[in-house]
Amino acid sequence: MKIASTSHIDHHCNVCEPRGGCLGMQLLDDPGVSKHLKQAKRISRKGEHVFREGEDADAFYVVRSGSIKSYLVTEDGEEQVLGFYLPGDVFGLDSTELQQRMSSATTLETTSLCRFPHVYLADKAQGSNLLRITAEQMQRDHNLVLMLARKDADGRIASFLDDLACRYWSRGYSASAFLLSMSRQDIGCYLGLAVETVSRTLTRFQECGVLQVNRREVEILDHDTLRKIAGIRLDSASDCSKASGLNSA
Amino acid sequence: MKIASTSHIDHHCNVCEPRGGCLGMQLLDDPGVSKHLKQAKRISRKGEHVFREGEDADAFYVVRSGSIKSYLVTEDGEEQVLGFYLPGDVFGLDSTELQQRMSSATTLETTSLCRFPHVYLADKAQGSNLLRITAEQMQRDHNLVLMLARKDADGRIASFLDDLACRYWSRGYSASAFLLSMSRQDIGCYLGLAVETVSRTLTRFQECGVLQVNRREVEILDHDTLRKIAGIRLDSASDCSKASGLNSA
DNA sequence: CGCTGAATTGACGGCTCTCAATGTCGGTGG
DNA sequence: CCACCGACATTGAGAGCCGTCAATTCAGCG
Repeated sequence: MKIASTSHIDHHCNVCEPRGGCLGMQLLDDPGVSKHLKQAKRISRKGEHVFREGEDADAFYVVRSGSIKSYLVTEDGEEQVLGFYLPGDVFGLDSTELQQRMSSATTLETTSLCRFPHVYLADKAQGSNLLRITAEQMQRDHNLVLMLARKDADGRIASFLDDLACRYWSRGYSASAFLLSMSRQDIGCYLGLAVETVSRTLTRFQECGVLQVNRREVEILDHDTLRKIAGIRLDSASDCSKASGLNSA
Repeated sequence: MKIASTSHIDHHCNVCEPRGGCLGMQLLDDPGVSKHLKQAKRISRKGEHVFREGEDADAFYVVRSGSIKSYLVTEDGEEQVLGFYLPGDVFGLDSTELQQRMSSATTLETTSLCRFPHVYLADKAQGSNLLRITAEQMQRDHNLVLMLARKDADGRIASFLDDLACRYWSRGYSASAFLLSMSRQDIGCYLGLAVETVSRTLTRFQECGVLQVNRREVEILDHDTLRKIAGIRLDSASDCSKASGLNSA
């Protein structure tokens, strides 16, 4: 049994075998296109970027050898890793054609990649806007991951409420007052928090005048502060932090 | 401005307008198929399941009114919410055709849905196995969410190592010994833990004889225990918990 | 009116973060 | 060859957030 180091390069690529054969052959049976694909193989040294957040998403990739780190940069400049990709793994699909990258990808070592430009897939794989919808879903998943990994209870609750408000707003409803259709239990389960923490946090937000809560009824009184809490705050607190909260008692 | 309650029913459905018009019309321009689609509109009362994990995934859905909760059931029987869906949202795409549902979906209130059977999309939206790949990616995202929301540091590290081992194994490498291509910083960033916590946890695992660590080199000595730690454990501990750990000092 | 389930509130303990110092490895220059 | 340096990793001490347990309140309902 060989020891995994992910760093050697196969000239006879077989990383796609577990998937049922070379992905390039599956997606691109046009010989001319396959030629393009072969030219699209590239090798990067450690620490180089495959793509960065915000760039145009014109392709996705398969790792031939080496390894890849996918990550986001949070508002405070810290990075949030979304996943690691080993030989045979597909990455870059979270942003489909005509979109901008919603994450960055960089090499962890010398890495060989197979590049699949979206434009060459147009005939066989154009899933109307289905792929766009799945990308939206992944966007959400990434946001959730980011919340769970980087935000404290205050940040998660604030983000959750702000997200709900935005989604209602985009549908023509009020962004300030709405009814929660889910229980505290569900919210806690979603945000990785105990029910009691959800309840306590909502109460504290109310005491600070950020919002008004009564059972399932929510009214957001101070969107700006709510959004400030939702952002990752380190020392920028003193807005509505736990230390205070008794100034209205 | 109307107050959002997500509970009223639009007979003239317009929830897809933000997306550029009725999704059914976009995907199914065959009148006969559109007829099928209309028949597929359904109303569910609060607490009813749209689908359950493990069922055949033969369709996805759009929320017309009401709201949906998507969730997983963890090994210890608790549920982990993955997301909430409001009118206009698409859900059920995380499992593509010919697959089994990898999550469950239930209504939070009386809810009206539009159902899109995969079989009717075959002509226009059959993205070869692209959708399957995106579903795999979502599967991973869900696993990450589940880790971040439900597992402590031990469980996350153990899950992380077990996942790496399995992925190397499936590629023909040793599942017991491998080199980490990512730094402690990256691991912590991925698992939502501080670097120090990652380091301390690895050291403790080594002290318990579960694995051998030296910088980037990892050798798993006791896969069973590692997997036991990776599973959510409440009182089933005493394997390698923090209380002990000094028995080899 | 009493029951049931959801929600709130309080006390306590533990896990993990932060801050800080030390140790280790690889590279660089004298 | 060796000293130095920077990046990465380990280890320790203290504090704080949040989960757990438990009691109470409240809304809905027969």
